[in-house]
Amino acid sequence: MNNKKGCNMKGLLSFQILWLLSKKPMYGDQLAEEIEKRRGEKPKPSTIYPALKELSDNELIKGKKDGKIIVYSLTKRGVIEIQKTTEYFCRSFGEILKESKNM
Amino acid sequence: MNNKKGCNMKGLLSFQILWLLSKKPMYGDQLAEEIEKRRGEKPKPSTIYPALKELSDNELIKGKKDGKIIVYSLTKRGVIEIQKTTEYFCRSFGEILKESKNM
DNA sequence: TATTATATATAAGATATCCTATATATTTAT
DNA sequence: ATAAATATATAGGATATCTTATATATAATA
Repeated sequence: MNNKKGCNMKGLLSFQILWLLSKKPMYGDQLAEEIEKRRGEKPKPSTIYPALKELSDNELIKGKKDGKIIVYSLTKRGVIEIQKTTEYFCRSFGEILKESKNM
Repeated sequence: MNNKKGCNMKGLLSFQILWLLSKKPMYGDQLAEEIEKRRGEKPKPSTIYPALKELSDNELIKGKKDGKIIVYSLTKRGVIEIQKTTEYFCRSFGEILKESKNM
């Protein structure tokens, strides 16, 4: 039996949501599908909606209800935040991609 | 008062440790300093050592004691794991750096 | 109208990553 | 030898991100 785990890759969900919304306003399930394209796994509703609520509570995104869907986009604070966090992300992890072939 | 928080940027510590060790064997405090160069803040001992223990328990890294320091390097499993996780990382976040000026 | 599918939401639990604080062992300096 | 600095380690707590399971509201379909 193999009880050895691989390396944890959790994290940066809110950052990825913020980044995706900076490209195009989207609703929750649509965001989950965009994340699936990248990570290979679609976040569960119980992962994505609490994250959207947290970002919304912190006024980094705002939602506009349209029937059963809520379309989110960045607030002014969100625009500033995605600039700051993208810089931090590039400083922290940029070199890892720099050496990768498919860049 | 402003109770609004920014976007959380926690995560991928074990991945970053594994990546750094794939470049050069290092001991704990040395790793913390390398992470500080990138993230701007040096992880506390209580952050870095449990992470090293976890990676070690999962046989992704191995430590060699030399006096008071323990020099860590990747195991064979660790080498395979850093390849896999780097691919995942690039698929998940590569585009964010691709558009950044300083690449 | 009734059923099914879609989108959103919440509850309860696990774990990694952060914190402050404290402890121990080893090395270096006085 | 004693003190100070360095490196490692653990305890206890907070939060984001993940899980499975359940619930509710709206839209589309039979």
